[in-house]
Amino acid sequence: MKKKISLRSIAEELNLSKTTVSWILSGQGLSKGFNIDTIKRVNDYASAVNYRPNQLARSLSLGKSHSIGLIVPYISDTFYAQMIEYIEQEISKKNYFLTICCSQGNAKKELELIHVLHSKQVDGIIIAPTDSSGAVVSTLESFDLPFVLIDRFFKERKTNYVVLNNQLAATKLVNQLVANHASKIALVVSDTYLTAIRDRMEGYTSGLKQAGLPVEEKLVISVNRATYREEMPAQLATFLQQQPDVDAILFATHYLAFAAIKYFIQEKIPYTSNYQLACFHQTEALDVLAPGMLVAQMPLENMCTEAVHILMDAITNETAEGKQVVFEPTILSL
Amino acid sequence: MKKKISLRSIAEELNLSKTTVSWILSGQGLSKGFNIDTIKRVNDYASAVNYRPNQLARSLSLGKSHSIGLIVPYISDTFYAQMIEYIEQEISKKNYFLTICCSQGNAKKELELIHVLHSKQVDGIIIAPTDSSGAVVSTLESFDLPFVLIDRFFKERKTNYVVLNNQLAATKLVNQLVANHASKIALVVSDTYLTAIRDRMEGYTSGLKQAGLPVEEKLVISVNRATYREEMPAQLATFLQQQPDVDAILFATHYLAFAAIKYFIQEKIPYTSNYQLACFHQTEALDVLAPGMLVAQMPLENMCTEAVHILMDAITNETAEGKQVVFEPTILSL
DNA sequence: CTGAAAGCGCTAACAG
DNA sequence: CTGTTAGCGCTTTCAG
Repeated sequence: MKKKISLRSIAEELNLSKTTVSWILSGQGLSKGFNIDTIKRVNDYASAVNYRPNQLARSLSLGKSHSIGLIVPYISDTFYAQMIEYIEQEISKKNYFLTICCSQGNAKKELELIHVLHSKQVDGIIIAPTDSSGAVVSTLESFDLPFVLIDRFFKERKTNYVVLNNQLAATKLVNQLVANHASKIALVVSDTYLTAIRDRMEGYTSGLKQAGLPVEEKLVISVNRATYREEMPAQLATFLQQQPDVDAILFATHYLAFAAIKYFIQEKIPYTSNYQLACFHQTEALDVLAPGMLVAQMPLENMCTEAVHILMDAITNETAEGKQVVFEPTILSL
Repeated sequence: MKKKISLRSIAEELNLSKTTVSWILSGQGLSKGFNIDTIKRVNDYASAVNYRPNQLARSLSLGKSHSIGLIVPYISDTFYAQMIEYIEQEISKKNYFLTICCSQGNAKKELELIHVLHSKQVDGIIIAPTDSSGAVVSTLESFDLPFVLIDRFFKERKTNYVVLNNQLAATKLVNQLVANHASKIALVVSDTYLTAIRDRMEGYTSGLKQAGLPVEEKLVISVNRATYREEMPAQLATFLQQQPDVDAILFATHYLAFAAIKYFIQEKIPYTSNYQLACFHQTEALDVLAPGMLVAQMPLENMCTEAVHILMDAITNETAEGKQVVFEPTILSL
């Protein structure tokens, strides 16, 4: 009843050789000059029994799997969830498949994932690296497997990457805050080991300098990504008590902004009037929670399609040069 | 320099046969009674060159890929994003891998995805089906590939599934609203072709009946999932104008609730005092936006681990019976 | 204790 | 126009 249907079984059924069937089903029937009847016979039979080649065998034979690996730190972070969706849409247009992995912000797990993806013979990898040592890049290079970094990268290394100009974005945000008459701007960050975050910090600093404002360590709140939900209220409370004249707050990420606003609401602090707020990456929740907030918007969809294109290029065209794309941020007011 | 390292290359290097190396590396060295030195030699060499077997070849040979397919309608919906993360966590514990696909709410694409996953030789599939015809199930059964439905299912068919008791949940919500003195309860739904939504509608109806309240068609607002963001404001506006004495609103999904609240805020409608609100599935945004809202919480993490267990069972134990798990909702007040 | 050889399902030179 | 054959990299039976 449920007999496996394979190239061989088709060939036997039709009294042809595997080769013939293979050629025809891969569309090379005409160019190889097969008998039109044979072609039709094979095609008809194949679609009648709904034949699909075993992709494992096919990939093994061809040496390419038509699948690409994607590694992100967290899947359920809306930012990465959107990223995944955009990438999967772009990639599926090219009939590629995505094997999605989640490093959970753990550099060791991430490295292991790279090894596994490699052993699964993915044709390429897109990764938003959690690792900050560069081990990820070295490993990937040693595999000589095409890859592109997205959202996070290593400045010194001439790999493929697609990122946001985080420094400029932060500076622009500060500029705008200052233009709106902010005079004491706090910064809330997490994961300070990430280049992306460091850049935002630097952008903040240079924004302050441009405005002639003092750069003070005590204006920076640093929390742990792993525990920010719990930490945020206490940290914010003591901070705002110690710095009562802060009139603007810049959040390095959307989830930090969200957590802070949650705290403000719980404490009934009129945050929209007390502070000028600014953050990175627009989300639906912030849209409604923080009207007037300044947002450095990244062109995520463009970044994703660009990343896919670069990867595809590197896959097809072995000798493709490392390509670095830096997107400029758009500043918008919610 | 970058010579491919394979079983064969190791064997040649060590002057052993592929077989020997294979046995040893798969951990059967001792039980097969290999020379302890040989074992050590092989293991040491393999880890020195960081050997990883080609999983494609391995899978082809073994007839199982150690990967399972996951199909969800949308990846960036927080609900499914969380689902994916939970499933990926559970599955990675068992050293399985996830191939995630996104049907985009398109039944045709979904069916195609099933075919592709099958041809990729996944060992099993977890799916939150978009299809309502049952074609998905029939196809899956014809492949005789283990699968489990999650979140959405087909009542009549005795497949594996893990779902929420949606009807009961809706009834409980209505009960609670009534207990809080609601007397005219509106219902907002989308995707009414889905069993899950239908069940929620029925639960709503029976809740009303239990309370002796009239069941009126005009109290039901139905929008399109594809366009709800645009539709919601207008629909809600005319509805509330026509039904000014509505004192409670039940949303069939978290995103509908969110969209409505967004509208309320924009229009400066004091929704928390004007209406009693209720919806399905807790989200971070609703937590802060709608204090006091009633939520039917699904034990998503449990559902996911359960789904994985059932699937694993079906994979290992060919003859496993269809297993149906219905989780009871918890009603909580934000 | 170790190796030869067949096979997983498909592709693609090379013959004829 | 069609078939033979080797091979992708690994597992596993069977023989020695």
